[in-house]
This record gives sequence, C-alpha cells and structure tokens, in this order.
Amino acid sequence: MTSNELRASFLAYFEQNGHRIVPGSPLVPGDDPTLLFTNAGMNQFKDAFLGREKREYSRAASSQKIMRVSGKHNDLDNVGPSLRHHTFFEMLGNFSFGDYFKKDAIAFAWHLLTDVWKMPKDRLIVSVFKGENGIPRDAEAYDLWRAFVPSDRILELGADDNFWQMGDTGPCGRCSEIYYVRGTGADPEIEIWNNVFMEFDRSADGTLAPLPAPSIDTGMGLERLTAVLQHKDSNYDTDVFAPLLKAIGELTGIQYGATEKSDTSMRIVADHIRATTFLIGDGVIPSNEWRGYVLRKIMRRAMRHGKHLGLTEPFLHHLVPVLTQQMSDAYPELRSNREMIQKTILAEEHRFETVLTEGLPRLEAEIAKALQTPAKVLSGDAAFQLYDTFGVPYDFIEDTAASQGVSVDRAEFELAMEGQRDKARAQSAFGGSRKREEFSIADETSLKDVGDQFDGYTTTSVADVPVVALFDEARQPVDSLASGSTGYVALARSPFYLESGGQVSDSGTLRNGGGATAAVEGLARIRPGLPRVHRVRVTAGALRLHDHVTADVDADLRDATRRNHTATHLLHAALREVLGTHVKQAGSLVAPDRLRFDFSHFQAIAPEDLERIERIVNEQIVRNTPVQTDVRSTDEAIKAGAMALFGEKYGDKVRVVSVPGFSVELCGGTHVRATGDIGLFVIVAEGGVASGVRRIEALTGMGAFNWAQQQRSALRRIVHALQVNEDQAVGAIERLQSEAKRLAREVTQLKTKVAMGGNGGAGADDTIEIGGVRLIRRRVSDLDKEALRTLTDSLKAKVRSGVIVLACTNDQKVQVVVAVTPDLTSRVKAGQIVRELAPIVGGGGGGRPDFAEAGGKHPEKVDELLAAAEPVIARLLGV
RNA sequence: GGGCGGCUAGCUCAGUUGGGAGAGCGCCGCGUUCGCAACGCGGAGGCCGCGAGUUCGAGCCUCGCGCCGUCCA
Repeated sequence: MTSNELRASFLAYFEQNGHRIVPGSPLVPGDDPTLLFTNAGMNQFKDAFLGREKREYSRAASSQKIMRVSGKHNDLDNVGPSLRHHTFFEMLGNFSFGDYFKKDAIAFAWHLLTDVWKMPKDRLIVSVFKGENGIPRDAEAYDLWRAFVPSDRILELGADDNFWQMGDTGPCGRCSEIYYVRGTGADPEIEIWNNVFMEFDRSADGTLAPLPAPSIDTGMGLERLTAVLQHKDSNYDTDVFAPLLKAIGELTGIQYGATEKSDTSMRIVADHIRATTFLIGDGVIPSNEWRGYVLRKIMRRAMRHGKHLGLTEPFLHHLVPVLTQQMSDAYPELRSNREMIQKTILAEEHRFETVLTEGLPRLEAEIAKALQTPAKVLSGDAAFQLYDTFGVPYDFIEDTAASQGVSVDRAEFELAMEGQRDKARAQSAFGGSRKREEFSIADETSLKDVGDQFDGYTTTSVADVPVVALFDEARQPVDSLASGSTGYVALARSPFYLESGGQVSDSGTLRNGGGATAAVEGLARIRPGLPRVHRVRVTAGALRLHDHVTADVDADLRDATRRNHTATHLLHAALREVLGTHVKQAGSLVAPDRLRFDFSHFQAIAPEDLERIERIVNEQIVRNTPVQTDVRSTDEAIKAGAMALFGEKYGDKVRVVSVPGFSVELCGGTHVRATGDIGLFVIVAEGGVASGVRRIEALTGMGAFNWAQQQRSALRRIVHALQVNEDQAVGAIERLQSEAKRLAREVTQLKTKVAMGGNGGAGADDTIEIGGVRLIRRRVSDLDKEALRTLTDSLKAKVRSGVIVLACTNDQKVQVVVAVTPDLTSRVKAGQIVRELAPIVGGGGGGRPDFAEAGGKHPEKVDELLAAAEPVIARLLGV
C-alpha cells in the first residue's frame, strides 16, 4: 500500500465508523498566538474537548500536518542521524468528543491494524498506565486489551510514557500505546499509535478535575506507519521519501546509500524541503523573527547539507515539483501555491549566498589570526560573533577553519550561545508575556444556549433585545452598570461586528427604554460559542441585567468600513492580475478611515504597475457589480475556487463573498451592496514590511476624494509659487536648483576674491617677517569654512614659504584658520599656534601640522588675536 | 520582545587621538587607434539614513528614531 492509499484508507475506515472527516488545520494556528506551529492532531479540537465549543459531530478523524521544531517537542537536531524523526510529518488521528471512550477506541485501533491492514497480531505490543503520581493504574484499559492481546504483551509503564498532557494545564489523561515489533534495525520495537483517554482538566494549581465528558484523542505518524506496512527499517526507505531522495540523487550525482555521511545530508535535505514547502504553503515566509525565523533556520540547514553534497548552485527550489506532484491530491493548497513557494525558496537561497560571501572575508581574517597563535585555535567568541552578527553557520566556520588546519573552540562558542539565550529568555519573561484576562461567568450553560447571534450582515440596528450578562471593568459578573462606569454587555442578538479577518469592531450605542444610554467602544469575545460582549461606557442612567435595549451601530462608520473591505477584495484580485498569482494576503486592516493590505511579493511595485492596479480597482467600482454573499460548506467553497486565507481557521460553514467575474473570497466581514458604493479608490502608500512582504495602504469613498483634493491643492500651490503651468513645474524646479547651485559657487568665488584683497595677497601690508619666516595676518569677513580654506591655499601658493593666520567673523562667531607651508612644519606647527590663539576669542581648536582651525565666540577680540599672532609665533620659533 | 553589525558618489566600499569627503568600477567629453578593447587627460555626480545633543568645529563622540542584515526568544 502506498502512503497516499494508507492515508485514504485510515480516513475511510473511520468514516465508515461514523466519524466526520475533518480537513487538517494549517500549520500556523490561527487562534493561538503563543503556539509556534500546529504540533498535535488535536490542536484544532482543543475547545471541543474542553466543552467550550459545540460541533455538529461527536466523532472526527483527520490527517493533520505537524511541525515539531520547538518547545516540548523539538526534533530538529534528530533529523538526519535518526531514521524516524522529522521536522514535518503527518499525523493520522481519530477523536471522540464525549462520545465513545476506551472500549471502542481500543477496538477501532485493533481492527484497523489487524483486520484492515493485516498486521500480524503477534507482532503488536501495547502499553497501559501503571499508576504513578497519585493517579491510579489503568485497570480498565488493561482488561479491554486482554480481549485481543495476551498479558505478556501488555506493558505497564509510568507517567513518562502513558500519561499525556498538552501543557501544564488543560485536558489530559492516561493513554495506551501500540508498538510494532520489527526485531531488526535500529529500532526493533517502534511506537506506532498513541490512544489518549482524556478525562481530566488540570488546573493551574496542579489538581485534576474530571472533564465534562471523557473523550478520545489518538495520533499515528503516517511516515512510521508506512515504513512498518512497507516492511522498511527506515521511514526514508518508503514511498514517502523515495521520490525526493531520487531527485536529490539526480541533482548531486550521489546515490542514497552511498555513504553514511552523504545519507545523513540527503535525509536532512529531504525532510527539510517537506517542512519548507508546507510552511510556505501555509503562509510562513522566511524572516528574522518568530515563525519565519524557524523556517529560515530549517531552510539554511538544508542548504548547508546541499553544499556538503557538492551542490554549489541554488537547488532547494528544484525539489518543490517532486513534492507537489506527490502530495497535492491530499493537500490541494500545494498545487495552487507552487509557483509562490518556489519563488520564495529561490529568494532565500540567494540571500543565504549573499550572507556567506559577505561573511567569508571576516572568517578568513579570523582564521589568519588563529594561524598566528601557537595552538592554531579560532576563539569561540570570534566564532560566535561571526555566527551571531553575520549569520555564518557554525559548521561552515568549522569546515573552513579545518581546511586550513585551524580548530574552533567549541566550548567557548556554546558558552557565548548560552549567555545570549539566557538574556533573551529573561527579557521575554519579564516584558513579553502578558496574561490575557478571562471573564468570570456566573451561568455558563444559559449563555451557551444563547450562543453568538450576529445580525449585522442584514441590519445595523436591533430593537428590544435582552441584556443576558453584564461584567464590570475587572470582567466580573454584575447586575448593573451605573452612569459613568465602563464594563461589558452581552446581548441575546447583536448587530455589532467583532474584529476579525482584519475588519475592526463596530462602534455605536445601546439604549434601554428608561433613558439609559451606553456608548459601545469595542467588542470582545468571552470564548467561542458564547455571545460576544460589547465594551461600553455608560453615559446616562444605569444599564441592568435583563433590560431590553436598542442596539445601534454607527452606520456611517460601518458604511465606510464596508467600502474599505470590499475594496480590499478588489485590490487583492487586481494585485494577482497585475503581479501574478504568487500574491497572497499576508495580513490586512480594514478600518472606517483606511485600509492596509500586506501580501507576499518579492520586490517593490513599479509606479506604472501601481497605477494599473488602481485603475483596475476603479474600473470594477464603475461597473457597479452587485456583491454576492453565499453561505456554503467549506469544502464546496474551496473546490469552487474561493481564495482561502492563510492561518484562518474556518468552521464547517463559510461565507463566500464574490464580485462576480472578478473576485471570490472566503470572508466573514461586512461588504457593500454593489461595487459602485465604494465611490473612489486611491493607493496612498506602498512599501516593504518584511523581506518578501509588501504593504499597500489605500483610501476609499470621501476619504479618497479628500485625499485627491489635498493633492491637487498642494500641486496648485507649487505651480502658483513657480509661476508656470503644471507640465512645466518639474523643469522649472530643476532649473532653479541648478541655478542656485551655480550662484552659490559664484558667490564663494567672489567672496574669496574680495578677501584676497586688491593688492594680490603676499607682500601686502599685513605681511611681516619674524626671524626670516614670513607671516600673513588678515581679517576677513563673511566667508564660510570652504572659502576660508580656498583663500588659505591661494595665499600659501603665493607666499611659497611662511605662516598664514586668517580670522573671519560670521554671525556672533569667529573662525580662525592657520596654515604653515610644508617646509616650515618641522619648526612650527599650525596646531600649536591655533591652540595658543584660540582662547583669546573664547574658543578652542586644533588640527594638523600644516593646517589648523579654531573657533570662538567673541568677534570683538579678533584684532587682539591677530596682534598676538606675532609674539606667539616668535616664541614657538624660538627667536 | 532582546542582543550584535551596517547605512558615505549610479554600484562596491575606504575614511582614528573630532579639524580640507575619498578609491575602484560605471557615466560624459577629449586624446591615442583604421576600428575596438586597453591606455592617457579632463569632467559631472554627495543633506556621509533622519532628528536632537556635546563642541569653536561632528561622516567620526552621546541619545532617540528609521531601514537593511543577523542571532536568540
């Protein structure tokens, strides 16, 4: 059976047994900003297990993309040497939300493995929890297994193996693992399936409370399972990796299996290109922080190993088609994103080349330094600096150094590394983590029955709607909110939009029949499945629980927001039309007064392209196409070609917003009735946010109109000031600039000429001789530094041998320049003279032997300074 | 979120006790040549990232900000 068939048969088996097949969620968890990547099959069902979210089904099965590169599960360093660890893999899982429990889970697992997949029964071993840390032995699971497995093949293990928890708090439970006995290879017994019997909720103080309903969460790595069923010792020998390893072999000319060293590198490349492709496919872009940085680390590790295999040119991007070919039936997003993925990889490969070529000279310098030392050791601190500041990979440093007979002080390097880690951790511990405050709920079940009713798609005003809950500023339940206070209000229905998909929350007012009024300043979510709460400031009267209120959204602001939201969709489609289909939304802000759209693209957008994009959007506006909104099932919508956005978790039903013939997107936001409502669209800014991501800011409606008027008014003022017509303005400015430059130069020349004096400088009456050395002292006015220097040079040239002292007064300041011709600098230095003279005018100065400058604040003492020049120089000359 | 490095001519980059903004390549003109490359001579091209501060004086020192790179979280 191929791995693709295995995946399909797993899902088919559970579908036959009443499970809903749920598509895996993206690798980037949309609703959990603290989690780097999806790292377990149950991530998307977390709220369902906790009973916070109600689903249409109580049994589900999925094949889930998983990344394990950080935190508790970090397999990055194992990849390569290990035959069964991966940064990216697929997890098959079946789930029960308060439906079946241990008995059925164990039976399902056993039947699938032995009857459907025909695994030999005597090769399977299972384990159950033996009892530890005050949690009793799982006798029930043991007895259930005894129906299938003899007791000598049931292991009883401790909490490390058979108690599962997601984190320090949250759902957890005893579990049971199934192992396959291969008897050969590096792992004679291999764990293939973990069945978790979730029955507790661990609170912050460590105590366990029973879950509302015991549930099942299982996970089975597809790659391992494939290895077992294809009778291979290594995951890399299965059809999951064979096409990739073959392609790598073709690129490098090295066959997999040639040497242990090359095999390790090939495994790393094969594993990492999978992680890379899927991560980029889910919207992660290599960058210097957070998720993007993990991706970059993985990519660069793969590139290094490509080099170990002898590849000198960018190669990673060539492997993408192999993978998309193999996987895109199960993961259709790979097919549609292939071009974008390849471009992103190639760009990163080029960037890494740049980093290496820029780091190489510094590395060579350090190696040269190390060669001078008797031990020929490159210090760990130097290596760390190369790594930390310039991004030179450690193994590259070591390899390059070794090739020249230099070793690297690894212990010192690790120490520096640890220091940096500690510092970063300390910083984020104190500054970073801000605990999100939770609402305390008095009566959760009744709120759950109310649910989250949003009426805002069809109206901006709802009358006579009951207040179902009130909270004060501290998010504690209260019975009323007095005038002047702030708090939160939950209603049975609401026309207020809650920030989502980039669109900001609505604002407006709540009013009860008795004259109480509250301004709605924002919206918040208690948790999924419960009514949204309105953050209010009570401006008159008091708002009470069970009051009936009229909820009014500020319709003007909402209309402005609608315009911007629909315009965002038009912009997205226009960008793809003009720049290419690699353009994907990477972030968005839809506010009443502006819209901001971030998207993947690799270079600045040419002004002509920007104008074309703007034009296309406005053409759509002029067409006044009615905007259609349908509610469909997620699968149906994606199949119909709707653009699903990165990192968004969609429920089973989605809204599809389309401008027929131009744009189709999954979107929960509010939109205009027809594109003409937008009125006008202008792009006001374009720029970069991160490498590979560009940002466009734009305005619509009256905001766009106001902007256009301001632009015109600015132009009018410019044209008016220049006294020319519009198309001559630029030429006029250029003429003025070059004219100003020419005049400035001419003024300087003239000033210098004037300062030289009519008598030609040397030999004039301000020249005297001291002990055979000619001294020129002269007072000039209104020369800038540049002109003073020019003047000094001219005088030096004229006098040929001598000392020149010039003093110039500008604004309330004195500028002094002293020059000594080269033949005299051994006898007297300009710097010395200046240091002696400058204090006279209240300043200081210095310079080189042949030229020095000083300044001062007392122009009235300039004559005194010039008079002092003679005795000072005489003394310095020793005459 | 934190650390380190960078930002100087169109490009690649020099520029230390703070005191005349430079080189190479590229560009324009002239010369040399049958012609081209090469060579020679001349020239244009700079808010030294932005803003404060210290100083008589800042590309250089101090502080803040921005952008790029890089590492850690």
